[in-house]
Amino acid sequence: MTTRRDAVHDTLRKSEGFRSAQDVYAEMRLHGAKIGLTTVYRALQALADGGQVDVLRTDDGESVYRACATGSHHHHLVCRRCGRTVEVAGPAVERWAEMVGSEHGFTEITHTVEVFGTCASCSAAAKAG
Amino acid sequence: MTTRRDAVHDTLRKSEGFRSAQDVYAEMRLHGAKIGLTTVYRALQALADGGQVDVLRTDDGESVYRACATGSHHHHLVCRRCGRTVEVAGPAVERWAEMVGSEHGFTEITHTVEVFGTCASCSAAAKAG
DNA sequence: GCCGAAATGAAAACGGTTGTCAAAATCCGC
DNA sequence: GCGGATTTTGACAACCGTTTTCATTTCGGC
Repeated sequence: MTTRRDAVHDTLRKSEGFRSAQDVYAEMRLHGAKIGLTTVYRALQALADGGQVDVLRTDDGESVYRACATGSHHHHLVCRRCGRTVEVAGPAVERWAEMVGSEHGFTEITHTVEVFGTCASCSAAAKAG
Repeated sequence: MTTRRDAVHDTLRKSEGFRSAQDVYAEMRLHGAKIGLTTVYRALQALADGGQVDVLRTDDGESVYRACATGSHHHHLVCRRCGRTVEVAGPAVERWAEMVGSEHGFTEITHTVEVFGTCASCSAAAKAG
């Protein structure tokens, strides 16, 4: 039965950025869904396993998820103030990762890249404040 | 007083790869050090703030630390089987991160890059097994 | 030695995540 | 449709790394 899993996926699709499991759970409850936190966690894990969602860890160790239309590989540029997220492709980085890996005899290379910064509006706000 | 902090730093230096806070704590106790877990955490945070140690999050949300000779920026190539770690420099990646950030109007750009793979001996072992 | 400030550490609190287990839903053969 | 096996669900508790609390200890200056 994937009804609940689909519901979780839908909720994630409606969201713009990354959402934590607890966020997703809270939102689903708000919309009247009868679902438990446990099931949300399980659904998210299943979706992540199946490559239907991106997962990443925030600096404080929370897992955040994001619906991902295609399985295409990309990275994220995240504003450290407002959390705004931009997807960025980095073929150069992909190649670099492969290269440094194979240079050292590593195989089956994967990599995680997260770029953090302060976005234009937030840095403007910071200067103003 | 940085006595404890130095002790933590020393312990980390004696270790080869990344160690968790609890690891460091356990090891220090083994060696007879009278130190509390709280202090280890505080020391590690202070060292990380000062750039004397690298910090990264494992996939299960644990923070791991590693003594870092210089404050120079580098990344890590980690074997997903044995945990062996190689420090790699990636000027190309640094420039790429800066570029994608500024392209989108972001400032104060930082980034995290971790490359995972299976190291030569582990992949050999896998084929053998 | 004495005082205030900073550091320390034991224990409790915290928070996200995972496990437990009984109840409910679903599937299957009939 | 029906009974039983199987899977899914979710409330709750356990878990675990981390952080906070707060009383105690230590340090620096006098």
